Amino acid sequence: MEKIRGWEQETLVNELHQGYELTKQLKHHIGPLTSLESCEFLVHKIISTYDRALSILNFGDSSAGEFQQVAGTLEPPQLLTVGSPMSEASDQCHKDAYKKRKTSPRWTEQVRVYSGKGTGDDGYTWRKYGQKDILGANFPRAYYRCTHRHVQGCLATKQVQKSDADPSIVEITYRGRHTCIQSPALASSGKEFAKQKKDQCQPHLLEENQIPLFNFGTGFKTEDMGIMEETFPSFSFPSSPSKSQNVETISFPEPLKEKNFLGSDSLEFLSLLEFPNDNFGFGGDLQLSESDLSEIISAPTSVTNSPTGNLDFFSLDQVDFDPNFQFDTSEFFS
DNA sequence: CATATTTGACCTGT
DNA sequence: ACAGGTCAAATATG
Repeated sequence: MEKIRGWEQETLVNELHQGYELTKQLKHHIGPLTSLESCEFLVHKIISTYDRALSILNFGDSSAGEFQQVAGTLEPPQLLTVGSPMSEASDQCHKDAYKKRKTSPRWTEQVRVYSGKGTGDDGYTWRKYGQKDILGANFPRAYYRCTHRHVQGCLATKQVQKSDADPSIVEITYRGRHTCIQSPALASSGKEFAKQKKDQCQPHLLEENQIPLFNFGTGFKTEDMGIMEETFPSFSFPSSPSKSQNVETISFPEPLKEKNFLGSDSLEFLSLLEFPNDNFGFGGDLQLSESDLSEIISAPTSVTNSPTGNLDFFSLDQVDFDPNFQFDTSEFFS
């Protein structure tokens, strides 16, 4: 809309600038030492960048739901494109927490999973609360909510479902942001790390600079799902105005999701890939554009209460990764 | 014993 | 009425 005009403009510039930089990088990678993965990754990012820029131009709002990541931008074995429409508005006006909660921002990411382990380790602890057979889907959809839902009032939830097309791929749809503090201690120092059975969290993620969990980079897709109202239960959050909901899509190779080097969480790792250098400014913009930012901001106490899901965005700006990092790591793509 | 998962019932939006 | 999402009692796990 026009609510963030200035911001949009800035975003636009950032996007274009990013595209420019990425293209330059790509140029350098095109050569004898070229790494196919690197190039693909860059292309992927470039496309995403322009998609976002175009989305702003076309929709006046970076909601750009229509822009989907180009499939096959990256090798099939590694990355997949996403694009989950999603259409639900869970308004639970009963029992406890679901008073008048509208929909929350959602974003989907697809993860390739080998040996059916995973539901995706994303640095947070989840508790499964349901499973449903979905019409037309070959595999049931599992529902998870943040373990700290009741204790800290964290409303983050996620849905995990195997892909019909490729069972080795798991689609994870996140909804709502974490407002909880996922203490590293709670994660029992990487014990669960090994047993991904319950898709536990990796402490390091939080320890390190609050790397954005919701940092979508590789071709994410944003869809404006309309107004949504995030309610922060009982918490200290004064009020959480409404914002637009969105779906973000990420694609990345499962191998990355698992234990990879640095002992860092996969997503964290991804974030590094996504916004290696000066793209962070934009990275944030993405969120900002959507509502996420407003959401985050709308929760002042977040600073004290939930460093996890909130600060991460801001931390982006401070993080300064080595641009080359992504390329080194790109090897993991194959 | 505490906590997590399973699973059928229930609720809500379409 | 149907499909998706959530609840909550029963059950499993450590």
